[in-house]
Amino acid sequence: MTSLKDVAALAGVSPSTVSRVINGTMHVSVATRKRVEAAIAEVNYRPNLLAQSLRLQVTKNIGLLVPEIAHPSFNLVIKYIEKSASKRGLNLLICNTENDYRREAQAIDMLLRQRINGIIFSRVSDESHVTSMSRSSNTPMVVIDRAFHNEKIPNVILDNYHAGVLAAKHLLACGCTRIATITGSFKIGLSRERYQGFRDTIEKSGLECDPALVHEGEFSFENGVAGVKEFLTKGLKFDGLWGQNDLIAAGAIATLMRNGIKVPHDVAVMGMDDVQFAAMYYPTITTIAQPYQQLCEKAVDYIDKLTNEECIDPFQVRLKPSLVVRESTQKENNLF
Amino acid sequence: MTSLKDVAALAGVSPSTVSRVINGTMHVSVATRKRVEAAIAEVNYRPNLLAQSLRLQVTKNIGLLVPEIAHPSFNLVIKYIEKSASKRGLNLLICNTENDYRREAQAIDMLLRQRINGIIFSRVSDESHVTSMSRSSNTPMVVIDRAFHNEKIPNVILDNYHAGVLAAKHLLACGCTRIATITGSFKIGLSRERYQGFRDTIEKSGLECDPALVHEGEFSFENGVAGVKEFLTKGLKFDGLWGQNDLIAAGAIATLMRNGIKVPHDVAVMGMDDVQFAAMYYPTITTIAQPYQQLCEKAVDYIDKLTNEECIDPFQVRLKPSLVVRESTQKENNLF
DNA sequence: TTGAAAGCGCTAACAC
DNA sequence: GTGTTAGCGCTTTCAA
Repeated sequence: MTSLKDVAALAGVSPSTVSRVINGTMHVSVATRKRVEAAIAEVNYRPNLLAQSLRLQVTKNIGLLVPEIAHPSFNLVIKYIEKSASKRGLNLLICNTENDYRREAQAIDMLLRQRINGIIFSRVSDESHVTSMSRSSNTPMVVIDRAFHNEKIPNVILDNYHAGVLAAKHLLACGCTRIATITGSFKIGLSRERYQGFRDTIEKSGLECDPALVHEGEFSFENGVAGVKEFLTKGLKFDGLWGQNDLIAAGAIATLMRNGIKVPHDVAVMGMDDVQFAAMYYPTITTIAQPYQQLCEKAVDYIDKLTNEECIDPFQVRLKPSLVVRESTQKENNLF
Repeated sequence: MTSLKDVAALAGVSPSTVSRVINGTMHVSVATRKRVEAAIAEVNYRPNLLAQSLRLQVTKNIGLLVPEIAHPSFNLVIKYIEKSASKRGLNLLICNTENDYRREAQAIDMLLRQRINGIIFSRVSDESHVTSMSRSSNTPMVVIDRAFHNEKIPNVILDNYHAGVLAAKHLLACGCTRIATITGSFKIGLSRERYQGFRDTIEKSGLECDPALVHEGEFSFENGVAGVKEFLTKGLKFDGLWGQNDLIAAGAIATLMRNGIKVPHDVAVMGMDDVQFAAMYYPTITTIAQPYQQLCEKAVDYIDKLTNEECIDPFQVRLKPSLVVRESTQKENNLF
């Protein structure tokens, strides 16, 4: 591959002059500039970013770690991180951790060897682990989507308590009086927070929050199915249901319908995240939207700021979710 | 950041010895090896891949270009390419082209500057364009998901004609006699091929393929909606429908149901791709599955082979799709 | 078995 | 305004 030296030889100038033309770092006389540009075009010269990064001690690459690439919400995270990064001329290296802390460690190590500019963690698997990796390097890091307490690593998260509040308020406004919920694992803080906001709001309204109508499990379609099956098997009645993400909600809706229970006519169901298929389901799914775009934009912004050694303030951003009303909770417009 | 030189100084050996220990390229006496290893551990040394790549003239990174990250099928492509790449110790740089040939050109240029090891194109936007870029470099490239005629760039594609055959056969086997289809743009070869296989099969069975029951558009949910609306507005009757991808099928199902037409009872509907939500829809969607995993594995394998200057054979791989039967075409097990 | 030295392609101080 | 030179961190001959 042609190098800067080749271009210089062709144009009859020194390598530094070519460098100056390319980077516009200093004034170069018009005549030589023309000659250099002609030479560059002639040999189709492409600067070697490896050499440049080595010399400058900076790269234009950032790393993104997600637990699972083909998951509708991480999918959106990837999309928006890429968008924000590319807007700033940064390139994205994607790593799938598969929720395995060993793969996570490997990925971080690889990224640090690449001397990338920053790492964004979506849903870190093991806090102490990332912490120890971060200690041995001063590469900018940001954690999104999960509260993370570390004096070096800022986080951009969602106000999950508020998400629970919004969900409960909406179901109450729909006239529901026996409200069920299917949650993610309570080992994960955000599941607990969502549930807390949800429960507090229902109880504040004067209704009780029946523990039997709470099903804890994973953030998956299958868990939505399992939750509804459990409620039905126990013969429990309910007229509203919140799944802590849209996958759960979809599983719940499908299972209710399969059992002859109509959504929203008999049970109003809502989800959370506002992933793409929420608007494509039948019925379309009412949901608590995460501001993914803002969240990702902020994360990349923080990497940028840390790179330039600007200070991060606030150190933990907590974004607000919002309600998106669709068919699955609109009892008045009965679909069936 | 600590360099090889620092480690060498600490261990009291020369840089070359440290290099030899790390890479295992030559025999090093046990005593010095121990000392070097201790030094490496002590300072938490991480080799600089930038320097190494510059020296060795190879990187361990590959690039993947997709037209849209947050699309259920490209999502699967990203997932499986990452999987195959990471199995081979390769890292993945993702670029979103947004179907814009200018962004595509920019992305290719950036990747070539990074001196990445290979580029995988999913659905190239403009053939001649990629071709010209490829001419000026000898970086391994592979095109997937779209037939591409270039003597330097192999492709891994799907037998789209056969997909159409399978879809038609299945709907015929379901007892459908008036079969509609909603296709992607006929400007794209694969839409035409799918339709051709579909049509040939229907006609071979003795039925006619009514041109009024063909709706051409995009590979989107909205096009599924639009297609069914068109058929219904025209007062056309049909008892089977194939959407050329699962998004179209979902849009069609939702629209039929909204109009009181039951799926699969009144109309059997099927899609294509077998994206994740196909198994989560209500009803679950019968579909023609693309072997994404195989396709991606092959693509990465080809990059690997080209890197090692092995020969590629066959130059164009055409994989077979397969039928996945779910509820949306099972008339006998009426869901409603 | 180990070290010295050159060089991958680039940039930036320093000269002129 | 332009050239010379050193060096980013690594590997690899070549010598010892």
